Amino acid sequence: MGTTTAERPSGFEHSGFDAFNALCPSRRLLDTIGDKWVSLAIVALGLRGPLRYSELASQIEGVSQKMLTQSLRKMERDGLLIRTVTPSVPVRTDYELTTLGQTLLPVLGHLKAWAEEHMPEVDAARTAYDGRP
Amino acid sequence: MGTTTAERPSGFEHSGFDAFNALCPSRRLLDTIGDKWVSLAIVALGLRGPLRYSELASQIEGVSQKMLTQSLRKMERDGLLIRTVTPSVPVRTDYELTTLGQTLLPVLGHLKAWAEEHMPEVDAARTAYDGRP
DNA sequence: CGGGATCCCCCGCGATACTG
DNA sequence: CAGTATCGCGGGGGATCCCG
Repeated sequence: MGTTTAERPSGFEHSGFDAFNALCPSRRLLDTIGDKWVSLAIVALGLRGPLRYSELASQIEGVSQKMLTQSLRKMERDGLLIRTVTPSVPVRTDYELTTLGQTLLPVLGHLKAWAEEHMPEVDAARTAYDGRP
Repeated sequence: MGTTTAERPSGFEHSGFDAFNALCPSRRLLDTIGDKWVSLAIVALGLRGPLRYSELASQIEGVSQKMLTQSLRKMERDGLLIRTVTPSVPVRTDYELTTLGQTLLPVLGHLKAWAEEHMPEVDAARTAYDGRP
């Protein structure tokens, strides 16, 4: 590694974009929202506002308790959500998106828009690819 | 932060969006571009036009031959790129984005924009989180 | 040159049990 | 209720060899 990254024509590269570098911000963003539970939690919190742990667990179907906690911790560390523990009996924990976390909703909205518009083409391509001799 | 009832995240309020369903188009899109090598290949091909296998391999630093081939096959199956084999000696294989594949570039551009704008905040949040007692 | 086939290792993730 | 701790496995992915 450490070899030259070939020169690239203009378009993406302005402002020093280098997706080929693992430390690139774009790559790190994909590492975050590419995590299915993270993106699902963001959408859930964005749609329904603050949620308790058990509410998130029930809304995000199929997530294990381990993965949910792990994802929420990662998001908290990244400043995407705030975790509020109420030391009552029993304990109550609420999660809500930060302002930063909310700015991810339009980004996910763009993904959604592309998916709804072009996924049929993807499905058609797959069918054609799989069904060919 | 309060519950700003008037505002809801754009793009999520209608059309029966159900990101909690694994079959949801949005989830499947994330499964695709969430793959680091897939997104890197899209950007590389988008920036530099058609590329040979070896050119892709050298530009996408750190990718193994197995993963590159596997990713390219997946993209071809999804109709994102076209694979052209020239049966010369030695063999020559070119990859280029389809029109469908090119429509993903703006989507990745949005990711890039968010990352460049907000990643410093994420870094700051991480530092604060990691350095706290 | 562009891969397919194989081996193998690592760890992500689920399941389970326990605690404040 | 909302976690932490521990074990176990399945498969994702790298390394290697080989072929058209």
